[in-house]
Amino acid sequence: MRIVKEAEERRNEILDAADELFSQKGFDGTSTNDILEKVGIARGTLYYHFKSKEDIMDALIERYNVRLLDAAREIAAEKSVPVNVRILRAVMALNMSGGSGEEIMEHIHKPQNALMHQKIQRAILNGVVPILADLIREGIEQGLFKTPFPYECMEMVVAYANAVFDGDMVELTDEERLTRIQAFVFNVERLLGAESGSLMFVMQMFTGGEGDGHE
Amino acid sequence: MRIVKEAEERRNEILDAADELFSQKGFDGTSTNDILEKVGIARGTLYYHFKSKEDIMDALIERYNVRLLDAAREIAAEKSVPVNVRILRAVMALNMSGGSGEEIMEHIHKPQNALMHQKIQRAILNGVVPILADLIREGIEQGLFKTPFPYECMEMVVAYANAVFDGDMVELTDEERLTRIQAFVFNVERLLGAESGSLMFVMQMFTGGEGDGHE
DNA sequence: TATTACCGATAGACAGTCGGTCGGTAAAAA
DNA sequence: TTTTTACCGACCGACTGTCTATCGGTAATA
Repeated sequence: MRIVKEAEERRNEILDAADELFSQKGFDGTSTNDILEKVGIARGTLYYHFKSKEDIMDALIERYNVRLLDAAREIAAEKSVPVNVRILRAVMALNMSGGSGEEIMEHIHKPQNALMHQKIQRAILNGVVPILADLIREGIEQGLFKTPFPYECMEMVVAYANAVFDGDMVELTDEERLTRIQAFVFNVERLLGAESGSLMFVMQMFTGGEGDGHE
Repeated sequence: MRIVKEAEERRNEILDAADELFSQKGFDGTSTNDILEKVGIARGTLYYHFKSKEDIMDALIERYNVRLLDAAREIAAEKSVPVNVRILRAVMALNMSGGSGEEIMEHIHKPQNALMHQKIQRAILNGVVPILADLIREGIEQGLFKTPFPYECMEMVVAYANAVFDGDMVELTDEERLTRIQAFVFNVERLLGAESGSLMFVMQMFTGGEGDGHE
């Protein structure tokens, strides 16, 4: 009944289990015993690898954020793609969970996981906004946008997207949602000082297919 | 050792105690025992008046939201005051805690109280935005603003204010904060289609005194 | 090669705390 | 008196985090 593994492997096992459990039942709703059983380890083992239950959550968030920011950076660096498309993709990567093909975000937007949610959002706000702001500056050089506050603009956009495009949207009809998105695009254009309608191509994302699959 | 009071009085005693404790130590950090001791009642009494610990939080939030929204509505109704000033005051009433002279909000913005924070923000977003949107429409009629999406504009503004002007700002220098606010005002002007500089009077609030004391 | 000493990883019993319940009781109202 | 309202505090199960003991591999030593 004694299975020894390398520390990192165990750590990841625990994180994977916790990820799934927190997703299903929330942080508070998941007991450490749940995690123990799922991984098949004893109490001591868990607390050998993590100093507390919250420590597990923090590690989970860290892991998630790294993936998310890496994805965003990668998108931003693809210089062959037009700036506005890159911006769109980078923003999309926040709500849908990046190219990795995981569905972590879904779970996080539940009243239960408020703290996790908050921690992630802070990290996103501080991590993604600079990336986006750089893209905006690129757009400004190209004459696409015109604003003295690229950073603060994106901060606003991301904060809004975080607050509203999470869970709250679910209980809207398709039509209402469409209006919401139209208004969003319109407002972003104004914020960026973009030509009216120049970002409307974004709408395709929501009406038509799910992007183009390339990466 | 047995003190009998009217239900509502006890309820409020409990809420007041919980308010203070949650503020200091957060929701999870506060045990029901803490509350019992502070109020000076027995376990059973607490659960006679509230069905759970979270029920206490919800009641607390409800109480807070009512005050906040009432304050906002009152401000908005003061037709003798120019629209843009009313808007400003209504927004201010969100972060500073309205005219009532209480300091609830201060506490709420702590990593601990994530859930409470979240619940309040949702309520604010759904409650205050319509009030503000009406003010914007009034401003549109007067030719101050020009936007097809008054509601969504304010939604964005409030969401941003909630996300960024909470706690995050604390660790900034005065100068950085000023830039932040300048950018904010600038962006709001753009969103509302207001004349450039027409909302800059807001800056006085942050540089100069704390408003005019009238109500 | 055989022995010793050490260390990372694991186990599980255990203590302490916490949220919530329950049966009973005092006081007020009817 | 009877009924209702408010209150009490012992009690329960569940949970998190701690502590000590131990297993198995590995490197130094004989």
